Amino acid sequence: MIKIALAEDNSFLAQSLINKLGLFDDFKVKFHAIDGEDLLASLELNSNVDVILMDIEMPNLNGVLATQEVSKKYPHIKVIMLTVVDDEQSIYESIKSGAIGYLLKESTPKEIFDSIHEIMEGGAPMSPEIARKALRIIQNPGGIEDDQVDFNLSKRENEVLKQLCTGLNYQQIAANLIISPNTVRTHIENIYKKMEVKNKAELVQKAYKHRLI
Amino acid sequence: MIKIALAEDNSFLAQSLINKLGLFDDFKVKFHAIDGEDLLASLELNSNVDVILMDIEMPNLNGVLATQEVSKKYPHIKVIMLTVVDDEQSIYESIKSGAIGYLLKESTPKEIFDSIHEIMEGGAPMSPEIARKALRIIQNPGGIEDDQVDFNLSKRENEVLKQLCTGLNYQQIAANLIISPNTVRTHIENIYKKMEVKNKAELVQKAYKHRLI
DNA sequence: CAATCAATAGGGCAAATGCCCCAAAAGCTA
DNA sequence: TAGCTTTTGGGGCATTTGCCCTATTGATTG
Repeated sequence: MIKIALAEDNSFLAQSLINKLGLFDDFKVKFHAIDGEDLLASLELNSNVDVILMDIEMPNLNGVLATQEVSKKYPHIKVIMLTVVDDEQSIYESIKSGAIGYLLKESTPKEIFDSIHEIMEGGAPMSPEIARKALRIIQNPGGIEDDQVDFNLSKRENEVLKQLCTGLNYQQIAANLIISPNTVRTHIENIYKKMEVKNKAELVQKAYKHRLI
Repeated sequence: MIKIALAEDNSFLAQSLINKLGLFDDFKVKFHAIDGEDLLASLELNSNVDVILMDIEMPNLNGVLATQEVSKKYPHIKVIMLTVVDDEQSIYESIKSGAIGYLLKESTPKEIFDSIHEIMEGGAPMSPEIARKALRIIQNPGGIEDDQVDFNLSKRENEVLKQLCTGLNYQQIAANLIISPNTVRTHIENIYKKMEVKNKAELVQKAYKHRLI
């Protein structure tokens, strides 16, 4: 039984989707959120969900931002973005935010069925055209303007970052850079603030994603 | 003028490719290497090349290993892999090694022309079918066989790894997977042993390097 | 010259981590 | 069935981390 949540502000479209999903025995719609905030609140209560069908345009918190939150906080949940248009910008934003599927709202029940099963088996359901665009985006982050985020790290902070990412602890980094562990700690705190992370794992991940190392 | 190098052991196919490329004015074939080693030797003398069309199967040093070397030593050079088959394993290996394009050997001159121009403009030329597979590979590394074999992580351990890499702590991971924090701790200890690391930062780094996430 | 920033360093403290120990249920397999 | 792995769960404990706080020195820069 695949547990599905729905985030869609248009109640007509939501009901249509629920009806389509209801045609299949192995789908269970756990809940239906009316916007991004509602979705996050609902997940806070119960995050035992496999797949979220997420409208890209919603009031309060849109699909892209909501997906960001979901994939950060509940990485086990797979997000399929719902949209009426398949423009490159939307695809780009969706993929960046962590969505792994992309469906047009007028999809047939069978297409939805296939997509959800594909995603549960580890696939990335999207049309070949969208896949092509997505791949280009993923493989060529240099071509995307806002991916080249500058965190404004100082020279020393970059050195500390590099060492931190190899798994060294404060003492070892201090020894390598011939400074005090307390200084290392200060540097790391500043790096955390600049890069908006709050622990090592997140930092290393972000550093790799943005090709800082 | 786009500078192209060719790495292809089959002289008949090589000549065919050179002929196809010769149809276009803005392509200049700088040299033709007969295997991976020959390619690296040639690049040692002259690395002023924009694109390498690389056969995936070559004696001495195959296309995947040669691409690894090239993208490590000459990151400005873009590699397009040539193949007769488009099996998932080949695509996976190519992407891992740093190739950003993937062409079937029977491609028409126009397809080759388009691909080379696309790669020069920052695209990732490949057929939609290949793009789909590649995307699945990139976005869902857990689905790739030999990644799991690498460190022999179990299914559950892979799930924990994924969550850990996003920066979640034991409690949050436990909540997401609906298990006890103690179990999460046990899993992580086992992952550490299997992957031969001793803290989160090292783990995240290794996971990224081996494209486990 | 004053202001800002980078780099240095320290204290305190709660929380998280890493590393031992152990054990049991479930599942597969030879 | 016996033996293996996986998944689950727990206790204890030293160390590390993350996050507050303050503070000095030197360089840059308007």
